[in-house]
Amino acid sequence: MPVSEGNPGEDARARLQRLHDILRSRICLLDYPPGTRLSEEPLAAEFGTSRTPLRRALARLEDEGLIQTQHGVGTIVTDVDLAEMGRTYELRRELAGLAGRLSPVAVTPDIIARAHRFVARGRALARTPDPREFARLNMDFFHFGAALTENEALREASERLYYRTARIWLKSISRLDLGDEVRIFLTELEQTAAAVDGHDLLAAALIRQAHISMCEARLRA
Amino acid sequence: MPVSEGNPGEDARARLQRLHDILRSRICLLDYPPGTRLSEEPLAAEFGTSRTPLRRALARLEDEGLIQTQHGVGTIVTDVDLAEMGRTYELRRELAGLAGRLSPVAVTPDIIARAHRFVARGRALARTPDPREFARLNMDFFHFGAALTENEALREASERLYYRTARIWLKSISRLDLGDEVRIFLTELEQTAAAVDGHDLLAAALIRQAHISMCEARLRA
DNA sequence: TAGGATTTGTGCGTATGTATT
DNA sequence: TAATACATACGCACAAATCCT
Repeated sequence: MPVSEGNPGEDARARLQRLHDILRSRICLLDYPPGTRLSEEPLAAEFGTSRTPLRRALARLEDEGLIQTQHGVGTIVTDVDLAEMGRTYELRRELAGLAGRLSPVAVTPDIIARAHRFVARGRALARTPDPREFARLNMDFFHFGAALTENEALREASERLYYRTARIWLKSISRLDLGDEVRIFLTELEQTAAAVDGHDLLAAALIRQAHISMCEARLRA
Repeated sequence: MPVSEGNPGEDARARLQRLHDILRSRICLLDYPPGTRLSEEPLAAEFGTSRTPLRRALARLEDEGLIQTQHGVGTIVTDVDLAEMGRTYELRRELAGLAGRLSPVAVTPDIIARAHRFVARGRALARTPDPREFARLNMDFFHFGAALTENEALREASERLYYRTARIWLKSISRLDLGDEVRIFLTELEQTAAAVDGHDLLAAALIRQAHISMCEARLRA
């Protein structure tokens, strides 16, 4: 997925969003594993800008805790220690539950269709497990879940927390059994689709809450 | 509180934090009411820096939703519409409750002393009500409450939400009866101090939760 | 220990967008 | 409609900090 050229006619805000999202994805898919040094000049060259707009994107990533810059040293992708991860997972779990109670959206045929498409993607993944594809599906499914509440503040907070811990999860996948994890995740997708079929977003939220809790327990082991 | 000169020997990170916190306070204490245009050059001059570090602070404030910059127009302090405020308050209420359940700190004599100092400040305020002093006390008390959980992610999320809605509250104070509001707040301070006396941070969190809920109802009226 | 190489931080001139006359 | 004023966005050159030899 080369991004070597700029996007002519692109607004400054849109470009910031684009650079930020691309870099965040790379960090959370472990293209840039924790400890990686990101250099401003090469990145700016890749995106076809000068350092200034790139630094604006890095600034946001630093405020989100994904990188850390140090004068004279460089920009380093952060790691997350186990204790902080536990606290963050706790909060993620609670926020997932809130999504079912605070301003759930009306369930439309489109939402139901999307839920079933996730099941299809999960089944395909179960046939040929792949860590990166797993991570991508997990990320897409997170965004699907976030879209089930109309509470924008809740969505924003959940997203911040998700991206704060996503790479820890992917890093640990290699320690766990990939096939098992895929099967467990497929179960979550199927349960969620069933809940959405019944227009029951509270149930969908509780399912997610339960799986976040169990996932954190497996990571801790 | 003039901040007209730089702070020699200050780290870049420390300065960013300082500029950000000062500007955030001014926005939330309505020194810069919604709609105010902040100009980079005068602000940079006031803080004794060039525009570059100042813009770094403005970038963070924009990511937090407190200001909005538009190329060729200026940097404008945002307002919050009633609908968004309701959603944000809902979430703040829930997070306040979580603070009592997720990793509450151990209650120390220092914490108890601080709780009672808030009661004293509240009583002083009740004798001579003043909107700005009220807002300042409210802000300080928020930080006290946030410090009652060890869950850093929870603290961070709560802080973001607090500063997102704080100015709406202060703006509405003029519509409400200042004396009434001060008395209600004093009650919250006293109840909280009693809960802290009993080492019961769950109770303290529930009290806060209840008051956030009631405050939002009064604002909506 | 010293000095050079490398990296991020800063300051400023200019480009670009917007509103007003 | 065009011109002018003024704001933020950008790019570059240089300063400052750190690391390695």
